[in-house]
Amino acid sequence: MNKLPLVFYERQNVVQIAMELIGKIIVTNINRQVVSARIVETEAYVAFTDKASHAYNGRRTPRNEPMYCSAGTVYVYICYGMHCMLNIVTNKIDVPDAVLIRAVEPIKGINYMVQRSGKTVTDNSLSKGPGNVAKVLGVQKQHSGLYVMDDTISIYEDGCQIERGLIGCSKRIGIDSAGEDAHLPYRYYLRGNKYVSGKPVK
DNA sequence: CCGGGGATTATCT
DNA sequence: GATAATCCCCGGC
Repeated sequence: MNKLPLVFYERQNVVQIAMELIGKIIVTNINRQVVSARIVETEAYVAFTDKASHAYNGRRTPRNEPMYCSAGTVYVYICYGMHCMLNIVTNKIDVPDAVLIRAVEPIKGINYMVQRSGKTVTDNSLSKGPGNVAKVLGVQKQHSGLYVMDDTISIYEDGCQIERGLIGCSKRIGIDSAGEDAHLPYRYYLRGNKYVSGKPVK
């Protein structure tokens, strides 16, 4: 299993990168607990023009500073005061493109994930939804600014090629306040996967 | 099964 | 002081 090369993240089409991240493996090594999971749902946030992005119109604050760093930087922020969101920054320095990881399918270290989630039963709600993803992977605000080519949070490909027809596309979730940009088809997911958030596919 | 609303706090204005 | 890229529980059907 090989790490995705830096050039994967350095490309300029963040929407395509979001689609290609479906099926890849994310690995975290936090507090000496190694867990891995397959990415089954992502969303793209496009630099400057995207009203749903924290960096809309070039907005730059201490919180979103990692979005302006080089490709492969990890951006974590807190939403609704209690949930962490895990993003991977793409494109070149000073171009704040990012991909939000919305759902994963556990592979290794499921016992750690269950422990972190505080749940007593293992079901498909374990790692469904961006808040839960960060929670079970052990990712917190303090990890914002890390680099995906390092070993704390990293992404691999295992040669498993997802058929194009198995990748679904829709508008993004939970960003109704972004006006017309809320309808952009920037969300990608693995069709039929039970860990994908939102309503079941019709 | 589905929809409504409360929880809870970092961040920005 | 208002807002937010969410989650979970509960009540109704």
